[in-house]
Amino acid sequence: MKKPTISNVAERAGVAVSTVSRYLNGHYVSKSAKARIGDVILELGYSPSANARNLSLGRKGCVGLAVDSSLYLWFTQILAGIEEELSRRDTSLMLASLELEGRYDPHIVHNWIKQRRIDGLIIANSHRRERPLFQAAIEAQLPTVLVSPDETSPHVHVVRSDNRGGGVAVAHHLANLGHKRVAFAGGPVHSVDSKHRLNGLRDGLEERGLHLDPKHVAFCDDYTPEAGAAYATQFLKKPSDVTAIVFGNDGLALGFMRVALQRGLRIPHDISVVGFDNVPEGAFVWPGLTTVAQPLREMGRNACRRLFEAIENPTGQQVVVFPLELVIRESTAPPPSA
Amino acid sequence: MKKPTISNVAERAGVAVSTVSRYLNGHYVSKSAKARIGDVILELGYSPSANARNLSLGRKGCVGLAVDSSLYLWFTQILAGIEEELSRRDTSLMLASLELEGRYDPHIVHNWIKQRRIDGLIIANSHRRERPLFQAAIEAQLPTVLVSPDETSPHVHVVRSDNRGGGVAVAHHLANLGHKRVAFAGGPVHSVDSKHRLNGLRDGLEERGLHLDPKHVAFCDDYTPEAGAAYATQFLKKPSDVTAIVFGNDGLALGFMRVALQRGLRIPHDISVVGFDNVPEGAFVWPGLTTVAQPLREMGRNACRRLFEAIENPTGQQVVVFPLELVIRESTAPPPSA
DNA sequence: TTGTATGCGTTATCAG
DNA sequence: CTGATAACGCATACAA
Repeated sequence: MKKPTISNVAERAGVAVSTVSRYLNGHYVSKSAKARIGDVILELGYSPSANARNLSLGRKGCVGLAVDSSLYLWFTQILAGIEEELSRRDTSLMLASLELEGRYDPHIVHNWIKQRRIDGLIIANSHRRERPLFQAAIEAQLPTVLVSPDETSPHVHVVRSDNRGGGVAVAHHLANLGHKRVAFAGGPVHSVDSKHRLNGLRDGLEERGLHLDPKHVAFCDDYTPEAGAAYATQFLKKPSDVTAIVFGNDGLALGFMRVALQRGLRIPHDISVVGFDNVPEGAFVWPGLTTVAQPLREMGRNACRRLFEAIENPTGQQVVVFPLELVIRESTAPPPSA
Repeated sequence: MKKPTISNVAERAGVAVSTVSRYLNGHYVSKSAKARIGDVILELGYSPSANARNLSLGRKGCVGLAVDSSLYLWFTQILAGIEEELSRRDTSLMLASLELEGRYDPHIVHNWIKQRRIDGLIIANSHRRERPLFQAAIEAQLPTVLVSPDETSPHVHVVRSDNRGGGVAVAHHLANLGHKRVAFAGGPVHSVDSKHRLNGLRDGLEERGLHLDPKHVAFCDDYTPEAGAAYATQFLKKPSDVTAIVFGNDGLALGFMRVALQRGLRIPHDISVVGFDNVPEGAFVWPGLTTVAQPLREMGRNACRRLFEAIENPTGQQVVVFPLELVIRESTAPPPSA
């Protein structure tokens, strides 16, 4: 009833286990032995134990993926990219959320590292609080790649996107539409992504002779729709002359839109809204959300490929920056005055 | 530079490896030895290799989670529940999507089973095509639990929700509002979930003396917003007298709403819309989507707990059915005539 | 080309 | 209470 092992196969085929092992790994085996072993394997329905194989090989056969919360909208896209790349290799994916049930708890990932359960680690969207995590990884000589990190280290690889360029693109888009007074509502103040996006937006506006009033710059508690909704109620309390709002990500923008529409604001007629990331949800709400697309899937694949390179051939830090692309939908239009 | 092993610890502490092993597993060790070993472990920064441990124990230390696509809206909630439950145990989660890059390919999960990489398997939202998968699992004596499956088998555990009851609740809600002519647009025809929801809806309406016209029952290609949008364009082509549409899930409903709003239809003024699942997105669109909530997180946790019970103590099939709860938001209101 | 012996890092059995 | 020693299932020098 128990699963057959390599020695069962060897015995039944009348050869040594090492011969079967060679057969399995494509080394030299005589024609005749090859045939016999193949038959027995089929007959017994044998297939090697990944665990034992990895132990012997000194590898783990797994890479780890850590993320703040697997519920984050943009994460699923990154995940899909990683899965695609992984499906071609003999390596499995272990997943862990750092924040479950409301509290931050990285113990699972720390265990991965300490118990050497993984050959490499990907941290998606890592923040300052993840620093001890990748420090532990570095110390354990565990190849690591960070996706869109707030902080980094010379010993880890990084995959990020050209947030500043994206901000510039948004600025030009809005300027082309005729907007003069735009606002920015980012994620948490310490978020580097938001900072870069804001910088790009500001610079892009300046290029067009426009000025981003510091009074019109705000930061939300986090990147969730709820935070965007909170910003909206705040924003709508007092009359404002801004004609467009750029948000730090799509989640915030969507949260804002809900509340704004609920209060009777017309988007984009009364006010234009722009997000970042191009999560799928932005495409199936009405009005569709104009946003800046990160090639999330491709970034996930790249992170994974880079990780394998680092595993096979440890080397210095590499940083790859992906270009962003403006996706124009229905949430932006010329300002009311125009 | 290499990580310390148990024998390094034993040597340095002047004891046998077996003593260290006992120490690690909480078996009897003398005070003095305990102290010495503890010191050495700290000093060396030792921690046991999960891989070797599992090999020796004959377990894998991993459970597998397979899903059609990790991009599905409702899946992230299930995942969160599973992760919560798993974080309390010394077991990791391996994840795989069955459908990547547009084509169905379960080879990863089959490999998990054949290579005995996992102690148990959870298949989320399994369809007919997943049957070979859990058949393989059954054959390999691998404890398996299915979440909201279309098909099942007496050898696997099942976690599902009371879809029929949810349908009845929707029917009563709409009847209370005064709707007479409602339509139903489900997922794929073979989806058991949709079938049960439809049955509940029909029965619930009958209870109130209302009739669900077969002409007003349709099935979409899949459960995506795109399919909902396609249904909407079809639906809007010709004038209709239905005052409420119930969709097989939230994705379809959201897709419909986008197109309907785009075409100038007012929701819920002109037509009421109801979904199923209560995905987060339904709460942050405007109008908010009235839906039937599955306790997805709790279902995920339960699936995980059930899996561990099955691993520790293999037994016959168990089916647990979760109650559904109507979540009323802004997409439903009395019909125009009222 | 094939078999023997040894190692991978732990746990468990069984004497002492 | 503790220390050898045999598993766990496979890979790989090395010798034949």
